[in-house]
Amino acid sequence: MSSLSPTARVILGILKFGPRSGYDIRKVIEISTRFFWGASYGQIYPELRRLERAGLVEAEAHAGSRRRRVYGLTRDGERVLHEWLTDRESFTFEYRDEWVLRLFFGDLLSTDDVLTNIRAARQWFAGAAEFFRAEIEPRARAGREEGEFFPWLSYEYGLEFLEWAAAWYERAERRVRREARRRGSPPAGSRPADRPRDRR
Amino acid sequence: MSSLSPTARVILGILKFGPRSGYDIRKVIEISTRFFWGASYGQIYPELRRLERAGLVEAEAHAGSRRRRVYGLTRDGERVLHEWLTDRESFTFEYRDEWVLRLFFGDLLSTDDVLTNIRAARQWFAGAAEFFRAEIEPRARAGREEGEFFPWLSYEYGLEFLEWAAAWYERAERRVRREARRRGSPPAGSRPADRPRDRR
DNA sequence: GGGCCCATGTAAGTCGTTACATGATTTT
DNA sequence: AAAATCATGTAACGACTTACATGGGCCC
Repeated sequence: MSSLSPTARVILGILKFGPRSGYDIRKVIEISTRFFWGASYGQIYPELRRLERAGLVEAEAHAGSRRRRVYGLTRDGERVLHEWLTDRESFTFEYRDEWVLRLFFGDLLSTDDVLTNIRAARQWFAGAAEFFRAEIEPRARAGREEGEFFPWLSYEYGLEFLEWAAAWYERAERRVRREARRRGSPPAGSRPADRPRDRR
Repeated sequence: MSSLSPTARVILGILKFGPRSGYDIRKVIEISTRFFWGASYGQIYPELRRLERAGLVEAEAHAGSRRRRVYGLTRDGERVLHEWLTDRESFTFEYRDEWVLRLFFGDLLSTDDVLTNIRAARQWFAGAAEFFRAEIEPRARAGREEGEFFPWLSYEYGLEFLEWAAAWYERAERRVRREARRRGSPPAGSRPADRPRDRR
């Protein structure tokens, strides 16, 4: 029913682990969910106030002089979070990838330009995987040792996806080279790739 | 320089294959790029007018009585398209996946609920792969036989990704079961999963 | 004192989805 | 004649990014 906004879903989940300020939430997102579920401050602060008005979170009193609003889940917040986590209806899946879009238009480019793009894509994914190993893995591993199994598992999903993509582009490079040879050597004739047809 | 909007990138690429109306463009997107680069009509028509004002596309005269504006690339449009296709700066990559977000919060759920989610995810990816084989593959294959190699290649990227994800969730199911046994059987003690700690 | 991080927010602009509106033409 | 599809668009809303603004506290 209540249909949480995208940002609300990750906020409620994080708050279930314990009270947090908007700033804390942002920090947690930046080293964990942002790779598959981002949220920027521009969203976090207004969303926290909306959730407060809706009675799903509440600001707790806090000691200390520094300005700081620490939120915790209410009973309603816990209920709504659990409903969402076990909901079988909603399954946002969005994928937007400029490397694939450029690859899709590969027939409009020279083989060399396509190969340059493919190598750039492979390097980008390999670099992202490297970043994961260096920056995300230690934190996920630490959490795991304290009993949090699933952040670790989703870290592995991310890493293995990046490695899969890098390997895919490596294979693609070989395939494109082979295809270029196939088109380049045969007795000429029928080379539709130079000037794409006008087909409607 | 000109920094094309996301929707402009796919529009210019499609128009390079020949003049199209907004409606034609939408149809092409719906069976090809929408899986990695969507664009809805709400965007296509206004964007075409923006591109026309910018001098990158122009409406051609058309025969026939039906109202219809068919656009083609101008010289400038071709130049800007080629610049984007070989640009090494821009590389939008966005991934938002509610299955992974739910998995990330798996420590907040019972093992049964987590396993149900994992099975749902696997089935969703397997179903999507099935849809790809049935609906997208024939068209991509037909294009390939007419000399368009790269739409076919990006179709394969999509299909193989979906199959990879389905297989990943199959493995994840086994891993979660094993982890649950590991936690369930030992002499009790230290079971942090029931009530997540308050760690700040 | 200066620099950095903590901390909360606002504003502007872009982007995207969805639903609605309209009407012509083709197919059944 | 009715239904489906062709075809173009608008309006409203929701979501997201980025840059800006502000100020406190901590450490060197």
